Amino acid sequence: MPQARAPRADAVRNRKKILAAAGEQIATHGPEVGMDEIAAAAGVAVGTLYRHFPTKTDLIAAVVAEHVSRVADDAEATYARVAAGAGALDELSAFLGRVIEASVSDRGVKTAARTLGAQPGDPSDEDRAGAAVEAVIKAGQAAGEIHPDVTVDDIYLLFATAPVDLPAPARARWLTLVVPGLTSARPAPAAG
Amino acid sequence: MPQARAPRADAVRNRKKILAAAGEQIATHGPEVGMDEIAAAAGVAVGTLYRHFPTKTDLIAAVVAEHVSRVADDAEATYARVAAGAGALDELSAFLGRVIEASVSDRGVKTAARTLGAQPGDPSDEDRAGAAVEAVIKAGQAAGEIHPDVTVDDIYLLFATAPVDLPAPARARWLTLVVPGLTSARPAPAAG
Amino acid sequence: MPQARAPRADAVRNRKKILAAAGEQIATHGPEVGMDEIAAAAGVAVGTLYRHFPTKTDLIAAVVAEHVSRVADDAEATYARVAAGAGALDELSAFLGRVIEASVSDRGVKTAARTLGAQPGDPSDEDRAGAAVEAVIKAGQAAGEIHPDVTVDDIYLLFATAPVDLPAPARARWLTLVVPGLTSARPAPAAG
Amino acid sequence: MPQARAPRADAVRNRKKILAAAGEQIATHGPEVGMDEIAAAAGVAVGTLYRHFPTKTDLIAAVVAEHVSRVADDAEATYARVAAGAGALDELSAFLGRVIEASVSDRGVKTAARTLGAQPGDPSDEDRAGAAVEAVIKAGQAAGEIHPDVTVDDIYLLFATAPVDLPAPARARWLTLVVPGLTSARPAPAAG
DNA sequence: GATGAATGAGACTTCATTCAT
DNA sequence: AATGAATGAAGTCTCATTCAT
Repeated sequence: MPQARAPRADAVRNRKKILAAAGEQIATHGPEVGMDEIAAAAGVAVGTLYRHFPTKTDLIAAVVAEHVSRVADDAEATYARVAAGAGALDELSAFLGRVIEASVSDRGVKTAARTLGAQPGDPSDEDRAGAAVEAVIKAGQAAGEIHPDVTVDDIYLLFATAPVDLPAPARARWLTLVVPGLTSARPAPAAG
Repeated sequence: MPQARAPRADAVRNRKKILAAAGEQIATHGPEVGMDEIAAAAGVAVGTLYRHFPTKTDLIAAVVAEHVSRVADDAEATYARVAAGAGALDELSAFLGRVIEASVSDRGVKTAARTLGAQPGDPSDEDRAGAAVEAVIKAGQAAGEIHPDVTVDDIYLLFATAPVDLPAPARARWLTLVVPGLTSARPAPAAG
Repeated sequence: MPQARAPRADAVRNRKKILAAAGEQIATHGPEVGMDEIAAAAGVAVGTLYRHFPTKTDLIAAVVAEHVSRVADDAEATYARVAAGAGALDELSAFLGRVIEASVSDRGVKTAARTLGAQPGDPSDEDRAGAAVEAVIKAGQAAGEIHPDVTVDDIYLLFATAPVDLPAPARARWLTLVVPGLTSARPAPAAG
Repeated sequence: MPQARAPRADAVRNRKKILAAAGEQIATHGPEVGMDEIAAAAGVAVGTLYRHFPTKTDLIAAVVAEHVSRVADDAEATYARVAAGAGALDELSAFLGRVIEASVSDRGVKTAARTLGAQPGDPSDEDRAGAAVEAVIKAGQAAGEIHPDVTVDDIYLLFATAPVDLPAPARARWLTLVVPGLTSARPAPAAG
């Protein structure tokens, strides 16, 4: 299986420029930005853009994947701190806050991903993030800080519903409202 | 010069058909559905659609307004029960759940409203909803069930972030995670 | 041959209102005004408008015909004065000026007529105008004031090219430039 | 950052084809021709048309500008002949005739320009034309052939009122009627 | 490999005309 | 006879994608 030949240096440069420009444009103008505008912002022609990403959907997917990769890095760093003795609940809460703040500048990416039905990019990044978050949760549950029924999917659910497009105070308030649900102190729902 | 005479029966019928079809189409295909498709779904020609709603934005706004109106009705009924002795927290939680379930069939409406910058329709509906929700909160705080710092805006924040486009179990789980933040039992956030 | 039964009084009233409104609207906004706008300006519904004028073209034709009728009246009055001894050239020139000024408020009518290929309305009005103008010309030629080769068609040609959509000074200047061509003093064109 | 590189050969070709087709279509069907029809006549897709001229107004403006450019060339050539000793009045008259004949094939362009409020294209073309015409007039006035109060605006007034949409004999007759107004022999208007 | 011109389906909206009330 | 809601073809313009240079 011969590997695809090493990409040319300028092609690599272009790919990065395009990803950066796409992230920026989508953040600023929402996912409806035209491909032409993204290309212009990246300083390349549309044709070049299409050589790297055969479809708008592919481009969005790549932008999302980058985001996921950064989240995975953060998750692993977070777990490292917990493993070193930091409080799991506090760390998880702070992690949640950081991801949301990061998502703010990627505003629209989430929406875009859904709108266009983008396929997840590199699954390993998702796995990395999932494993690290799970480890943090486990640690918190062992310490009695985090409610025993909390799972990684809960964290994803919160990501998915974070008010990234509302102003900072709203985002902070949202964290305040939402974190108690993760704690071991969470009351059982009232009997219906 | 006769005063604005009563609208014709068929026009009223059509307006309803259009609103219904628009809600449905937006729910199914998102707010990008073409006006032609909405018209077809309503069984009228585009022209008719445009006679009733001069702009796509106007149509969306009307759909949103209808939704708000229904929410306001529900909020008032909820308060009526609380005033009659029902538990405020349970009622608020159930109300939250119902609104979200109702929003599911209006999926995309929220997004659409933002995308198109639709103006809110009848402000009195928003006021009705706000007043009723506030009354419920006040009652719950008096009863010591709801956290003293909770406001109507918190409820709106939860509406705005509800996972209306996720499957039912996720929506239920989300409620479970989120309601504790409203209770008087909510722990203070960890010192930063 | 039974005559069409006498039109109802309100129908007559409506016809007049429509014609007046149409003239006004076309003058103000050009011939592209919508039928709805004309109807609204006339204080009737579109349906009524269409009952009186089955086609937009027909309506325009009627407006033009009214204009022609007024021109014919003016032409006859002009001839009456000439027959009573007034100078034919001066009267013809003044007539030309008056028609143009009248056309200003009917601006767009001319264009509209062409655009829509409206058929001339009442031929007798055209005949009346033609006959009167011809009589004036003849009188002027007999008096040696008007060039012998001038015909009614020349006057129509000038009507057709009058700058009704330019400001008053331009219209006045145009008259100054154009009237000499009608006089007996007009030089023969230079030998080619 | 390369400076605006030379336009591609095919793009230039298309621009010309579009301008030609637009002129033709407007001449034939008036300025209301659809952009689709113009595109079809030019043998390109609408998108191409819109790439070259972002707006219908822009396209019309370009067509008008081309016309103006040709008129300017003619005006300069005319003046060259006058400077070389040709009779100014005869040349001016002939120039007037040529411009009108040229306008015949651009019929509708004039109207179109007004209808759409197109901005004049290259102002230098207008200046060239104005300067040359003025020089011709000056020469004619020096030679005692052209009336002393005639200005460039008079010529423009005649352009604006020329019967470009009437048949050739009418156009010729119109010239005959109109040129005397420019001569030094023009009588003063009768005392009102 | 990059460029950017060309493509063409499809979006929103208008408006002359018809027809049920 | 009047009303005004409904119709639907057509118009201008956008934009993801293709392809000649």
